[in-house]
Amino acid sequence: MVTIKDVARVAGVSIGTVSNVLNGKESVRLQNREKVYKAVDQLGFQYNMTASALRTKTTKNIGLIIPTIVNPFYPELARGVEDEARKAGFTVFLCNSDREEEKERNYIGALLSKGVDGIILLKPKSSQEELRRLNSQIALVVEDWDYRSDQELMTVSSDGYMAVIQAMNLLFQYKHRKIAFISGLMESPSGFGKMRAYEISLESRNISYRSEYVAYGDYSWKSGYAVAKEFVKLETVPTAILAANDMMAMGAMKAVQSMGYRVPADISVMGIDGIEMGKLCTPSLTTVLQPKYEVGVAAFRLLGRILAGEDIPEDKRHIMLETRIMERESVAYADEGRLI
Amino acid sequence: MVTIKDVARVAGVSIGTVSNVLNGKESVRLQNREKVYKAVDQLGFQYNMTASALRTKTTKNIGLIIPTIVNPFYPELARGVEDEARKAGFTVFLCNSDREEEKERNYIGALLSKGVDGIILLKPKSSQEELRRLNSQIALVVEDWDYRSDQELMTVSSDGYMAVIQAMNLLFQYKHRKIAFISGLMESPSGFGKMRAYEISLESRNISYRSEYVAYGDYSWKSGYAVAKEFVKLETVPTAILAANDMMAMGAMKAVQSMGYRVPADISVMGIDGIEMGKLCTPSLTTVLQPKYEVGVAAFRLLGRILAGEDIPEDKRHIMLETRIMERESVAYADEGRLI
DNA sequence: TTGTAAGCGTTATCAA
DNA sequence: TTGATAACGCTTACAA
Repeated sequence: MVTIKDVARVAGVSIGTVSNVLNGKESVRLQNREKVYKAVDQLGFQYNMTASALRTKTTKNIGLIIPTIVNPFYPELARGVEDEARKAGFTVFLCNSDREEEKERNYIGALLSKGVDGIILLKPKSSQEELRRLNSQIALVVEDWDYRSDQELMTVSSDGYMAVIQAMNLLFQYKHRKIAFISGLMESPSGFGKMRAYEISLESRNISYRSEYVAYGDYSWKSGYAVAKEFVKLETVPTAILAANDMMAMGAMKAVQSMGYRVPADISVMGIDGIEMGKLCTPSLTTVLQPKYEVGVAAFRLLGRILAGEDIPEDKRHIMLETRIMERESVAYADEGRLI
Repeated sequence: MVTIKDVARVAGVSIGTVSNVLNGKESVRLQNREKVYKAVDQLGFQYNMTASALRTKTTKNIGLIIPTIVNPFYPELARGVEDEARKAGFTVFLCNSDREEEKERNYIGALLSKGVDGIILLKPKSSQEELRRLNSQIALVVEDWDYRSDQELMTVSSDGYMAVIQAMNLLFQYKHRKIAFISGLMESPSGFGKMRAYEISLESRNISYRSEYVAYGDYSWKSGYAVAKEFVKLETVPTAILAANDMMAMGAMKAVQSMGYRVPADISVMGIDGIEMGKLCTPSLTTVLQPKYEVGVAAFRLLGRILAGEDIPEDKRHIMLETRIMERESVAYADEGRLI
């Protein structure tokens, strides 16, 4: 293995000088700088970050823990993290927790052992207690976490509550009043927030809440499919179905169609996320765009600032990104050509 | 920072003993073993893999370079790699090359610097020359690479050639003879193989090749969309469209529908890949299942064996996984209720 | 079975 | 501006 020692020998300078050149320090005479580069080329020297990491205690690696890779939402978000990380010279370990607390914990331990400089944790399953402890030993940014419960934690989210408000407003605009809701898991702030927003929206229009119009899925399209079938079997069939994410919405759309109803002529279906795939179903899915990629970018930027030693003022510790309606084809007026 | 030195002090043993305990060496007396574990707990000791890596020259990290995260094909494959890697105690750096040679090269360099033990490279853009050199300095497994050009390289693939043969046979079975083909990029063995298989299939049925029935996409649904529109504008509209991957097929389906034709009643559309999303379009996409996850698993297993120092015999260096037809709703008989 | 000490490839301090 | 040298936290002979 070629080390800076070899480079130093060949270049005829000290290893300190080589190290300085490699780290872009200004203090090296041009002449020596060139000698070093020449030797590097000549020897095919490969810089060893492991050694550097041991000495400097920084690996330029970060860990990114995502709940699942099955929902394209997370790869898109991960992409934002990765792109931004690369710009800053960081490499990312991508880990799937499968929404399991145990796996999440294991990965955190592994990442800590690997000496990552920071961790970005999406939709954490760990307890507040654990996260707080983790936060005290490593730079941490958490997504979809209720920052009001812990001001210390750095958080990034897109506004699930507002997303549902926007979605409901669109549905109201299209004259829907019988709106069913496929909620996600009641384990995250966004899960709760969306549910709450659904209730509030109904209230604001004086529409009474019907428990048979609410069901819970696990964010998979299959759960959306199963649950939507039940909605359609109801005595008073809803005229619109809103799902907490696009995957469930697409499942619901399939279910509605499989039961012989048309989307959106008979039943409108709407999702939340704005994944690319929503454009490919028929009809294409009307949804609320969550800035996934941007959440990833923001998460890394925040982490980067922590790593740079910046003290983030209280009011900058919690980033919330806006969502916006993305109207496509799956929502139509409630009273248009209805079979029901 | 708590080191094994501290653990040794607290446990009242030597650091060598601590190291042995931590590495599960049998040679330590039970009594000491327990003392060490107690001290580890008491001190909240975090094992430092960086130090270990420097000494042992193995990081238990691998790099996985994928062409894109936009096509769910690759996340699914990546998942196979990750799961299998985790079982073996490895962590994976996931990198997106965006199908750009430059980016791929950069990532390879970064991974090398990070001291990964091995690299899995999907759909490489690098030259054979470069890959050969890379292979000589690090454990390497390459996907979608023509192993006949270089027996040394370890390769894993799913059989694109056979996939198209199977797809064409299905279409023939459904009485199609006017079959258009959306080819992928002619840069990879699978790209070439699929094209070749299309030609051979036609030949075997004595159907003459029409150049206007062949177009090239870049694997994105948009390219499939654009290209399919041209097919539909042709004087003799094809009765079936086969795309080299599911994303393009789904785009093609959208295009066909947007031009007022029904799928599959007027035009059948078929893809290759078997991505989960194919179930969610309407009609659901008939396709050829490529064992993505299994390719990932196989790739890591092969890499793992190289890392374990096994000498892989020539005939085990090239793994090719079988594909199979996954019939869904987008292919029907050529002469059924046709408008054209 | 255990302890001691050299060394992995860098960085950083200090003196020159 | 440079060179020499002691760390960094672990593993691994080798000696005890």
